[in-house]
Amino acid sequence: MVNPISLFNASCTDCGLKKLCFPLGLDKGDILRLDALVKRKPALQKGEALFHVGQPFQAVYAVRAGGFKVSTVPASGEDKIIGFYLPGDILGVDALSTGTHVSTAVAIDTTTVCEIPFSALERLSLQIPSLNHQLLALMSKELTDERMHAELLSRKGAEERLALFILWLSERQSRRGFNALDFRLGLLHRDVALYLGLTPETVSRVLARFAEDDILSWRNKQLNISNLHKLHALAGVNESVQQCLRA
Amino acid sequence: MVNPISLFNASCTDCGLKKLCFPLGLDKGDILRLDALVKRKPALQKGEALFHVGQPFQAVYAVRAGGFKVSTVPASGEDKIIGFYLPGDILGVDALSTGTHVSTAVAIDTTTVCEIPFSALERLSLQIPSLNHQLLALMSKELTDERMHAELLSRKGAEERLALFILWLSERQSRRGFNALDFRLGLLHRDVALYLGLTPETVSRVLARFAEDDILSWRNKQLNISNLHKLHALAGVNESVQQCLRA
DNA sequence: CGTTACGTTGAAAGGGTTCAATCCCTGTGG
DNA sequence: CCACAGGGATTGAACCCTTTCAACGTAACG
Repeated sequence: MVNPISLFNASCTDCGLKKLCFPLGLDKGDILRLDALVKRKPALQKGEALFHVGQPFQAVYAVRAGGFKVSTVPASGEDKIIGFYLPGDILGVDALSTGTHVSTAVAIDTTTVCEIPFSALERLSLQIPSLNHQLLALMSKELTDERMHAELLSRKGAEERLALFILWLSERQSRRGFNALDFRLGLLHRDVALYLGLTPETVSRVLARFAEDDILSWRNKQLNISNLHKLHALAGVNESVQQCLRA
Repeated sequence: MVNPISLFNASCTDCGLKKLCFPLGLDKGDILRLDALVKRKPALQKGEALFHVGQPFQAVYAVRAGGFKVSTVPASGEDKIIGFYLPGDILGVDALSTGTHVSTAVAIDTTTVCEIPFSALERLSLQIPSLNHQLLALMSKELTDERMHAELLSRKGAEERLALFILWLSERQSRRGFNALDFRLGLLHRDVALYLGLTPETVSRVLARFAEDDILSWRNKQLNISNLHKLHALAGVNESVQQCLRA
C-alpha cells in the first residue's frame, strides 16, 4: 500500500507548485537543502489563524492548498483586509524587519501550508546566492502586490475596482495552471468589500450589473468570466497595471 | 581653504543620515566597504527624473537632500503618485525582481542623492550578513510604506486621509531630527491629491477647514501643526496604524 | 427544521467630484 | 521697478455615486 502520508509530506522536488514557490531558480541540490528546512503542518480549518498580530516572527509559510485572508487586526478579519494568499504564495515576510507579526492570517478554507523557519532560511541564503536573490524577489513580489492593492483602492468607481480585482484573481489562477475564466473563489463578498474599501451592498450591486451585462457570474463560490474583453475595458487596464497583473 | 567638494563627497561615516540609511547596524569597517561602492551624484533640479519606467535597473539611490515623487507612468507625475521619498530614504528597489524600473522618480526640489550600484551591493551583502539583513529590512520598510498608502486610500473620508497623511509626514520629519510640528513641504496640493486619490479641490477645502479649526496651516510650502491632538483624532489613529507610523 | 450568517434589494442621504470662474504667487521681461 | 503671464490654489453650485439603514430572501449548518 502506498504510504498515505507521502502526499502530505511531498518534498519540494515533487511539489506541483515549485515553479511558483521558493525553489524557483534553484538547482536540484539546493532544493534538497531547502527541503530539509521545510516542515509540513497539519491542515487548518476555515477560520483558524496561522499567525496573529504581535506574535513573534519565527517562520514564513508557503500555501499548498486553500488560502488566507490577512488583516491588520487580531480579530478574525473584522477590520480592513490587506491581502489574500493563494496556493504557491508565501506569507509572513512582512514581519521580517520588526521581528513581530504585524498582521493576522486567517484560513478562508481548509488550508495546508509548509512552514520554513526563518533563521535557518536566512542562514542558508547566505550560502546559496540564488536563494538569497529569491528572498529579495519574494519581498519584491509582496511589494508589487501591495502596490496593486493601492492601485485598486485609488480607482474612484466601484466597478473599476471590482473589475480589476477579478482580473487580477483570474491572472493569478492562470499562473497556477488553473482555468482563468472559471474557478472556485472561497472569498465572501464581505471580504472582498473590506479589501477594496467598499461595502458588501455595493459589491453585490456591481456584481449584479456585471451578470446583467453578461460579463461574469459569481454564484456559490464559483466565478465564471464570460466576457474578458469587457472586463478589461471596465477595469481601465493600462500598461503599468498590465505589468503588475503579470508580475 | 577647505575643499568645497568635501561636503558634497561626505563619506557614509560622516553622513548625518547614516542612522536612517544603509549603514544602520553596520560596524565601522563594513561601513567603509559600503562607502567604497557609493557614488555621489550632482544635484538634480526640480522636475528632473532620477529614473524612468522601463529603464534598466542598475542602482539604488539614497536621498541626501530634497525629495522625489514617484509615479507609475513615464510622464513627470501626471498620473497617480505612489510615493514620496525624503532625505534618508532609499529608492529604486522596486525594480529588484524585474530588473527594470516600474516607476518614475521626479525631483520635487533641488535634490542630491547617493548612487549605489546594485550588483556590487548584492555581492557585498553576501559577505556581510548584517548588510544582507539591512537589504531585507529596506524592502520591508518599502512594504510598510506601501501598506500605509493602502491604509490612507482605504479611509473613506477626505479629512481622515489628509489628517493621517500629514501625521505621517510629521512623524517622518521628527525621525530625521527636524521639527515635527513646523516644517517645509515642497509638495503641491496636486501631488498630495494624486497620492491620496482625491482632487486638488477637495484637498484645498479640507485644508481650509483644518485652518479654520486651528488644527494646522499650510501656506507657502510651510506646514505648521498647531493642534496635534485634534489631528490624531481626525486621523482615526488606532494601534496598528500607530505601528506603521513609527516604522 | 430551525437558526444563523450571508446575500440581495430598495429608498434616502451625504460627500466628493466635476466644471467653471476667480484669486494668488512666482518668475519673467521690458 | 513694475507689468504681465502662467501655473497653482481657492471658491461656488450642480451632479453623481457610494454609503447607510432597513427589510427581505437564501444558503449552509447543526
